[in-house]
Amino acid sequence: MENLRSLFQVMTRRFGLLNKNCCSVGGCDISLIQSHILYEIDNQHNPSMQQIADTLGTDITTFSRQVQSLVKMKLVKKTPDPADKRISILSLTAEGKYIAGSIDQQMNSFLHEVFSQMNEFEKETVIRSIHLLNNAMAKSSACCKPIQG
Amino acid sequence: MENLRSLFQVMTRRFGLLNKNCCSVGGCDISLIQSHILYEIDNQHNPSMQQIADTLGTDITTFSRQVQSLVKMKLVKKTPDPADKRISILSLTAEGKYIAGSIDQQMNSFLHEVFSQMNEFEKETVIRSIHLLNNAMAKSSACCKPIQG
DNA sequence: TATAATACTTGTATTATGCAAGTAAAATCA
DNA sequence: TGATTTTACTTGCATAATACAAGTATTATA
Repeated sequence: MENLRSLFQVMTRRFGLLNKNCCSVGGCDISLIQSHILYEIDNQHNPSMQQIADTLGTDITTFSRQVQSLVKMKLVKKTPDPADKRISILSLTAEGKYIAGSIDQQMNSFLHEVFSQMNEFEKETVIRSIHLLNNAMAKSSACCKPIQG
Repeated sequence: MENLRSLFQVMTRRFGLLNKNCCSVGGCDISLIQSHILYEIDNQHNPSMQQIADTLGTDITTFSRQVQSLVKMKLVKKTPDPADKRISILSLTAEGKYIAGSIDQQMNSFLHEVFSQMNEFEKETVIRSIHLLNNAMAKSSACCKPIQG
């Protein structure tokens, strides 16, 4: 088999750059990490701080501060869990949802442009392949243990 | 079409974590960015500073300092270009090559473990798909302009 | 030959990072 | 039940990463 790593290196770097350039919405500048946090809060069900930090592989102390700045920006809300007062449940504010949705749209339109280079069969194959990959990675013991979603 | 972004978000995050945990070689701690730099220097032909910085989407000033620390660690060598004295050509030292090779091996063995979850047909499909993706991204105007490789 | 452009480097300020050590609440143990 | 441990987070601190502005030196262009 050819060098798998270089194949993935190129792909993920490109996607990373796409992500990097994609994160300002109407004057509101969002960093790459912040956009990941918004994305995860939006996609998990009533997530705690620890859950999102684990998903993103970020130290909880760093994450705590990142959330603090997102709260200051009024994009994220922290609600104490009534059942366990140690836990803070994270959610997006209306503005946070708007920003997250807007980033999602931009990313999807970029991706659609990328996919427009392919024919229907290729598109389907590629999408199915990424699903396969994600499932395989989820099962692997070598990596990705703390990651859901 | 389903939400492409979330598909890619999950995949690249997983690969990113793999990469993140993959970068220490026998006491020598290499950061994620440093491993990317080593990789690119190894894979491009007599690259200049500017070339690698562009490939990685890093500001040249940040990159300059990153290279300085890699030179201090004796992993990278800077050679002035005889034809244009402004340019520094980057190359790996013997130790740099060893480290880069070792990271490559680790990443590849992780990836092989991931791929071992699939049958032969699936493997081939996935690899072909990533090639397709990389080519499509390379052609896209939306992103990836400064990127080669 | 003067001017502009390129390839870097350095100064500085801001932000991101994570370890250590703290608090408060919940779970476990004895 | 009361003592100990574990969990979920926060804050202090030191270090590293980041990029803009301004610098130097070299090459290209007018």
